[in-house]
Amino acid sequence: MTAAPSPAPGPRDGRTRRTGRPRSAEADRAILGATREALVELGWGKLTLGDVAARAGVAKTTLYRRWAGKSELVVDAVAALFDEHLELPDRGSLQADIEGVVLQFAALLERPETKTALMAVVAESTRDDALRERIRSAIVDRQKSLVLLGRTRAQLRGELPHEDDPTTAARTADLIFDVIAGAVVHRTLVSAEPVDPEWARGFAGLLVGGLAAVATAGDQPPAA
Amino acid sequence: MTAAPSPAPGPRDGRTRRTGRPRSAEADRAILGATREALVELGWGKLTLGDVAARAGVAKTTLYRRWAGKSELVVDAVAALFDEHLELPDRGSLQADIEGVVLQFAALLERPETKTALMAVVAESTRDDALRERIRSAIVDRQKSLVLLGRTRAQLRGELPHEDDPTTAARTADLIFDVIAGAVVHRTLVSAEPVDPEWARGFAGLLVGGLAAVATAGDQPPAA
DNA sequence: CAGTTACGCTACGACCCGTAGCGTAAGAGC
DNA sequence: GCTCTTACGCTACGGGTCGTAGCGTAACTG
Repeated sequence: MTAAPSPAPGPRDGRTRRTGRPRSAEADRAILGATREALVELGWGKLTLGDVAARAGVAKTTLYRRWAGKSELVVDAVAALFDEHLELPDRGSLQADIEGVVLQFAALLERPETKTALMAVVAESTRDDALRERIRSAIVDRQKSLVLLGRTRAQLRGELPHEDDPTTAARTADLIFDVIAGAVVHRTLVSAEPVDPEWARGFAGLLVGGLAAVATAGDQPPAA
Repeated sequence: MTAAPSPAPGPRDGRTRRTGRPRSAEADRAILGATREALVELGWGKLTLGDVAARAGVAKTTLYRRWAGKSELVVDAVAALFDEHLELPDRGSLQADIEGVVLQFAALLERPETKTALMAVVAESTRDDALRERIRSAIVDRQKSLVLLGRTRAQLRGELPHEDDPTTAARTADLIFDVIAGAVVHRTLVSAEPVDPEWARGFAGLLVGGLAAVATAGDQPPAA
């Protein structure tokens, strides 16, 4: 919860309600927690809103008053995890920073909640623009900000040149983001292999130095 | 259908049946076609097996006799598309080969059938090992073979060094595969931006030359 | 011909969905 | 205190999908 005080769930309209009974903030926490718990036990496919409501100790109707459906609820539930566990400590070099963010993102993806939920909501979002926008603002943009931060640091260190044209700069940032996030996701969910420090090192080396640098060897330091 | 004569659907046991009424091959084609059609119109979430059966003109029970569930059916339905539309024409250079395979894979992912289905079955496979194995053999391995072929060609051209240790060679191949497939998937499904030739060129350049090479400029021709 | 397997069809209980209706609880404004 | 407004819990409901069972029929084998 690093952003606005009540960013995630229910209130659709911009203005805060001034009158009437306020929504229970504790119910929010209970529902989102119950959603994560149900994701772990049942997975995306068998998770039902009735079950979540029962776990959270609230009525099923309360759930439907705050979220439009399963997808929206799950997005908010896992977004909280990304909020809490994503940061970019300065490790001193571009390669080390990449390795760090890769391992951090991988640790999130290894969780059973996110593992089963993330791809499911993305799949759903291919036919639902509002859902895609929700995923973007709640999850994707926060990941992307790490890429931007990492590039700025690398430029300050002199590891990367400054890019004058903001259009191409944004384009390369998007490219790098898709490569990093995509590779970690694919490794974890499709190949179903662990993203361990060794893999992270190989990947960061590939990203920094290119194919030839990786294929040549794993010991000689890359001279950019 | 480049592989075995009847690879995809129902027969669970290795031996072919010798007696009794044979399964209708036309029913297979009708069902898989109806599945793709339903994916386009309804998407993964609202696709029901009853609907597919009705479209295909078969009884619902016939569907359940051949496939264990929605996921397995959809995997086979989209796998046929991968079978038909994935190949690696020799374009003369490593970079061009990468661009080619990226554009080809992207064209598959742009289809509404695959777009909505692929991530959904991957999400499901996180809690179902048999399903993951089915996806691997029916889809993933065929993509990966393109990576292996591309590397071999690049080595013959002298663009990439030979790797003596088969273990590390396999490891780098897996790495490259996750990077390529992951980036294209992420770009298409998460960022929801098109994989056009321009993006493919930038991505291939990043992969071959590394980050510095891409950030430097986008106009000077890459000299491998 | 008999034997075996696939198919179409119907019917079924179980489950989940999303909503409506109602009485009650919790604050805001006077 | 009072009323107004909104949220909550609860029950109940029609509609839909699931996955299976049962049965008679179709197709192919030996």
